[in-house]
Amino acid sequence: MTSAPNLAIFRSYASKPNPITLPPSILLSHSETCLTVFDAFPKSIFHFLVIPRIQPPLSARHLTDLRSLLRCEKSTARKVLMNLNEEANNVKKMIEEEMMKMYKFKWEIWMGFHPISSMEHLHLHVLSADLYSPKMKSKKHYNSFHPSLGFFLHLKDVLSWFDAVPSYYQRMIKLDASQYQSLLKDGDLCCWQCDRALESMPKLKAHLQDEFGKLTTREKAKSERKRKRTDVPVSSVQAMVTDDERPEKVARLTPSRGDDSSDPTLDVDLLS
Amino acid sequence: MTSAPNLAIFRSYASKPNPITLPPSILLSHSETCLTVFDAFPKSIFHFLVIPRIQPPLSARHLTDLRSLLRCEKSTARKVLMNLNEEANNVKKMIEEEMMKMYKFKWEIWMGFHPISSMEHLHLHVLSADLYSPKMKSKKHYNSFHPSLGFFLHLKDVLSWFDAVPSYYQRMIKLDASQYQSLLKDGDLCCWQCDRALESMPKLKAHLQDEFGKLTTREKAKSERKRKRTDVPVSSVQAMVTDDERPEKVARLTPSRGDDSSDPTLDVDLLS
DNA sequence: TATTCCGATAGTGAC
DNA sequence: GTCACTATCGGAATGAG
Repeated sequence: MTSAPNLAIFRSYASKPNPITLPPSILLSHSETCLTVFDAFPKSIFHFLVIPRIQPPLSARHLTDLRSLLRCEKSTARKVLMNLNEEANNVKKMIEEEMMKMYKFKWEIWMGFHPISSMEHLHLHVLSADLYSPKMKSKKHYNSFHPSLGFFLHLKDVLSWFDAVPSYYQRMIKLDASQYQSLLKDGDLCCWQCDRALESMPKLKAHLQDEFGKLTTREKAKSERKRKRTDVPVSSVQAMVTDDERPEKVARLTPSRGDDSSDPTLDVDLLS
Repeated sequence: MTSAPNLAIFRSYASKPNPITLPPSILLSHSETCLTVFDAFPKSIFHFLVIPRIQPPLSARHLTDLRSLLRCEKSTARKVLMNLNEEANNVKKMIEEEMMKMYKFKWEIWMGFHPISSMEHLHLHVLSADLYSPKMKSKKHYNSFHPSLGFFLHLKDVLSWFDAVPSYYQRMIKLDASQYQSLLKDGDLCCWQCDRALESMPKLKAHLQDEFGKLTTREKAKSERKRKRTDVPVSSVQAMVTDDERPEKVARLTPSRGDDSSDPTLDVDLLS
């Protein structure tokens, strides 16, 4: 049984007068102007979508996607992006707190848009920099989040267009679909960290798992050195906490387990 | 573990001074000039390969495939084909006897060549006109045996080239590979009996099973009418024979069971 | 046009 | 560039005296 896709589901969220009516399994947080939902198919360990609420002076059609927003009056568009940025920064802080609770270290977080989307309402991706997830299945998935391929448009870059000369602004907001599409299909599968080309998705996923494993090893060594310097031992009680005993709150920001279970484990035990 | 392909295995059979050294699971019969083996991957209920033995004046390279044979001196080539034809007619009789034992009726038998082959020795396909087999898996398989698509070259047609005007003979024996290749890939999946196009191999296979079921139904009705006319009842003893009790000889010409078992059953019970 | 295995690719259906 | 399912297509390996 597959759940029915609803390409306008974000629009229905964005039009809710009271976002809190959304279940906590969908809604993470909201502000006057935005709401943040869990990505139903997270492509990283942490993956959220920040969505602009439908409010005057903008209607749903202005917020269909990034291109439609960027065709609005410039200061209006910028205001929407700034609101998304503010909410995304709050989400970033929540993720970083959770990273510390779950993994004992933080790593980078990306914020950005897809220039083309099947979902019919603008959404800003906020995701941890790992691309390590059971839901990462296709080349299209991967390349759409690769941080330097060109398809993933970092929010700070989009905002920088507004401060550039008008001709540059005009050129960038075109967002020609065909050029972006070719990025997803024609590009190789290159590790976003070491730039090595992988021959297939299974090999890429194994490599990403390996890279994340190395990250945890590095960070563990780093905190070990710090512990020795400061002579403050890690609490042995906290270190012994198991999955079963861990408070519910701890895993609240990470994907629920259970499906795609044959994929590589996303396990905190990589730390130990 | 996959069995090792040996693209020259037929050549090794063809060079044996005494074919009877081949195990009965491989060799069906032989003559002075030919031998007949079971097709290891039968694409019909009955499927054999008649192979010319390597004998003077021809060497292995003359018998690599149909094209190399047809580049030999014309009367020599014709002689090889006539020898294959004679052996194939004997095989046809054996199949028809087995059809009567197993199915209580006979159906058409095709004899023909593939203009392109991976196996490195000429082989004449002799197979029952059903294309109903668990080993029939791909479009390429199917179209290579479709009796009117053009890839399957009926022996009688090839022999007819020899009696045509020389210009026609010269044109036909070219056997241009690229043209024949496109037949397999570009053609639709059309039922060879009713010419209906099927959308996929699974649907084609279901249709072929249905067609064979209808054939058995027709033939059963026909023999029933005949029984009434002649008033000679079918032996109830023979009608009650089960798979377990059936003498070994009965199933000797049909594929062994056991692999590809999830495919549609090839069962005599279609008759009952 | 040997098979089989693996993986990428293409089309569809979902309400 | 929604997912998930089915099927097709495409390359590479296969063996080993």
